Amino acid sequence: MGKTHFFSELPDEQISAARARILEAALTLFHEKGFARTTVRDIAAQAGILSGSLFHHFATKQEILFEVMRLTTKALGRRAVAAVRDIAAPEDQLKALVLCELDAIHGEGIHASRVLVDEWRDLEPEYREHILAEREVYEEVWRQVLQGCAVRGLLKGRPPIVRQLLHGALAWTHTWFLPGEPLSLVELTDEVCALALRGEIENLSVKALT
Amino acid sequence: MGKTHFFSELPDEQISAARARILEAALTLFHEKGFARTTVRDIAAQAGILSGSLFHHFATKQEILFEVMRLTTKALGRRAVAAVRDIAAPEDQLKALVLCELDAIHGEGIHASRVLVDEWRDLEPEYREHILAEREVYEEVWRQVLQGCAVRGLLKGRPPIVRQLLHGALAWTHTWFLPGEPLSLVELTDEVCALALRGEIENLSVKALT
DNA sequence: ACGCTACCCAAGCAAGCGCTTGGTTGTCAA
DNA sequence: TTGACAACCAAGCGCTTGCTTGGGTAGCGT
Repeated sequence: MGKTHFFSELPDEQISAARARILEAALTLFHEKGFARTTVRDIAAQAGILSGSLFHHFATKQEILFEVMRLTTKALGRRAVAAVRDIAAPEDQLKALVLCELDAIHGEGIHASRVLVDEWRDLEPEYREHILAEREVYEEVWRQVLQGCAVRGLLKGRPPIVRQLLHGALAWTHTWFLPGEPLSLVELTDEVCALALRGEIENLSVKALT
Repeated sequence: MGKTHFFSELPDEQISAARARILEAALTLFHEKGFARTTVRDIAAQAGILSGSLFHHFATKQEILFEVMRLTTKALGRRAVAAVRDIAAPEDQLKALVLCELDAIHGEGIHASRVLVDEWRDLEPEYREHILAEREVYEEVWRQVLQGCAVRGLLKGRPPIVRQLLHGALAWTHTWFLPGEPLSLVELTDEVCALALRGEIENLSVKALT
């Protein structure tokens, strides 16, 4: 029985088994040590092959980083779209989105979104454009949801600024938050939304993730 | 006329001119490229010497990183203490603290606090303890101020959680915020405090920084 | 004038890096 | 059985890295 990894969320991508093993290994190591401190020998060992064999699947180490980021970004976009699709009220959509982003940070199998932040500086400029374009799917969902909250007067601030502040706050949780000690992911979601939204909010049901 | 750098905020530290030049160079480069991608030759060149000469002032490259982080952390602690010292109302203290942290990120001469976040993973474990201890000065100020807000019912959440969420939100501003386009640092401070504090808040005077 | 010390340069070492090369193996269609 | 092809290994090349070594020199107090 193989581990479930997030590449399986992208059935439209044709990824060979070997390629998937390498990407999975790279994602894990980049998350632990960062791109610069991870050697191609590390990645190969984690994938169960020798370092030279890596280059039958990827031209350069940079290309591995790029592919990890591209697939991660794509998967995140899909999750965000799915998270809000069947929800009507903007404030409930916001809750679902926050939970979606927190799950991408703390959920199983995806150390992903942290890598997108930490290793951005190590991604060579010519690759960044493509990632940014892919990222737009995700950001567009955020824009629409926050705009929906704003027009109903629910938001405590201008949408673009709230988005950036929330993004920072959520990304940083990876350094201090452990699900269940003492808060669950859903409870943390409520806490975050309480900051962003005007006045007191009741506990609303949120579309369950996974 | 020499550039003003933040080491001059720590008169109790005995730092030779050469040492200061090296630390200044290292801080700049770590901020631009990160610790791993910065070579000792880069640091030496920026400081106007050859790479071998570095090691008359520091035993290892790690020690340079450590010293940069230590001095930065110490200076930040002093700033925080000074920022709230002459302010009575907790909500005003919070504003001053937020502005203090934002200034440490976006102000002149100090690309400092970002280095403390980005390069933490590259600091070897035996050094981390010392930095964390030094960091306590800064965090204690935050704890007291947020507690002060909380007992008056001003805070929209539990103090420790609000602290972490704010810290993430503020640190992230370095990726998107440019002072004056269109918000000033003070306006951004108001926006941030509006999220953390209950209800609407009026514009309060904040102790000017620098 | 003298020696001491702090500072720096020129040169280079050992190790580790990303990546290449040439050849071996397993698989499967013809 | 054979040929083709993808996957992989064993070995190592060329380069960069952090750091060392040995020696030179300017500025100091005495």
